[in-house]
Amino acid sequence: MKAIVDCNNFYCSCERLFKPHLENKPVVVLSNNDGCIVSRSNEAKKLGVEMAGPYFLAKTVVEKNDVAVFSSNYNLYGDLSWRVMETLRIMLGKKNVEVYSVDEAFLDLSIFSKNELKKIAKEIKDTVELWTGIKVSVGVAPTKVLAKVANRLSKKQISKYNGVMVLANEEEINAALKQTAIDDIWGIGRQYAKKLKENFCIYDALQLSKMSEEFGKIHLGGVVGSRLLRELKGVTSKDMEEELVSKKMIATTRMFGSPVGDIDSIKEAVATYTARAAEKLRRQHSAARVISVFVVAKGEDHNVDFRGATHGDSVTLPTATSYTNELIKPAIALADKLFKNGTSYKKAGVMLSGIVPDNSIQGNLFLSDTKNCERKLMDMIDNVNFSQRNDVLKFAAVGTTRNWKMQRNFISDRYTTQWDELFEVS
DNA sequence: TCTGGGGTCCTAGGACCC
DNA sequence: TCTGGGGTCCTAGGACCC
Repeated sequence: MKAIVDCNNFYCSCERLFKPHLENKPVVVLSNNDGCIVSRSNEAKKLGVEMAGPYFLAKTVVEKNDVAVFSSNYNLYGDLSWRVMETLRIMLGKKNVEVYSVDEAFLDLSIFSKNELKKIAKEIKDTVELWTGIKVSVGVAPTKVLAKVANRLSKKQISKYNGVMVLANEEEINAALKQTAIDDIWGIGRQYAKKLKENFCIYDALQLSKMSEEFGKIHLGGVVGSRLLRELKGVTSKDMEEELVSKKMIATTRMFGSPVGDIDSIKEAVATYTARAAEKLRRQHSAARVISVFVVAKGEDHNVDFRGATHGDSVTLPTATSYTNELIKPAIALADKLFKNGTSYKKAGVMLSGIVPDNSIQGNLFLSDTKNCERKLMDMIDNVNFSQRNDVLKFAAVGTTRNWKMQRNFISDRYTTQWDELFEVS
């Protein structure tokens, strides 16, 4: 049996932890640049504040109801996330915990017998809440997809299940599937939901679970779909995954605080994002061979996700590297190439791919020993910046003006990771 | 004029997730 | 007027190889 532990309204809960007077009050957290709403407390949901909706559309409701608003504070959320995950690892052993996202983890509970599950799930929930102050919901079922179904219902009917739901037999599973709309299944997004409803008159998870694997394969994205069907039928098809698999793509992209029309600022932004991406690369001990840069012009057509059409290009380097200076040069050249005079831009991004472990970089006979010195330099920069948490050391290309910097008008303190912002009790 | 039967690698794009 | 920032997997199709 598997479980999924999910932190309730995670970012909002993090903010509330240090502002207890916001308990039972509506709270929202905004995305970078204060653009969208990415987390809502239950009270805010009840007011009709939409998830992932643009903040400016919700502003009236927010102001009228005195909703507390925060810019996202990833230092704080990252640290509290680590505490939650560490609690789970202590309770169940490292190898039985798969961290799925900042606020979710799958657990392998196969060591427990079926009649212990409810008790265990409750214990997990209570311990996490006691040790970290973050409220969680726990769903338990034979497969990951079914555990997600259980988790969702445990939250939806909180007064009945109190945040813990176990689906141990067919009867319980079918009852849960029946209460789950097709759109709410993990793995069914907008496109597939529409297709299932319009073409096949399938509206709930129970109906879908009765379809064949073949149906999934044909209509829901090939092997991905057949796996989903199997999981719904209670047959494990998504296994627990090992942790610390290195990423195959690393991206740093941002909207600008306000539109940018000069090439120097664009170059600074691209250099900054490159430096950040290179840091992520070194943190997982990798090197990248391909670097891509893209920009989005202001006023350009939006796609359905409002993410904008991009103009991008990439270069493949002679050898994979993780050195910031070697990545910044081609990145800036790409930015130069993409930039059109007279256009103003609202967003830019850098992506690194062709990623390999940095101890197995294809050797190049013509490279000198100075490489080793550079590695040491990078380590040193990373160490200083990490310990200071504030980019004390930077490359010149990154610039110092940052007039393109994003907006963060409602940021809270980094209560747990920054000495001068520690939470104080008087 | 006729034109095999395998492979591999890479890229672009579409779907999904939080 | 103002709409995030990451990631994943899979498939199809083209280039190229023997």
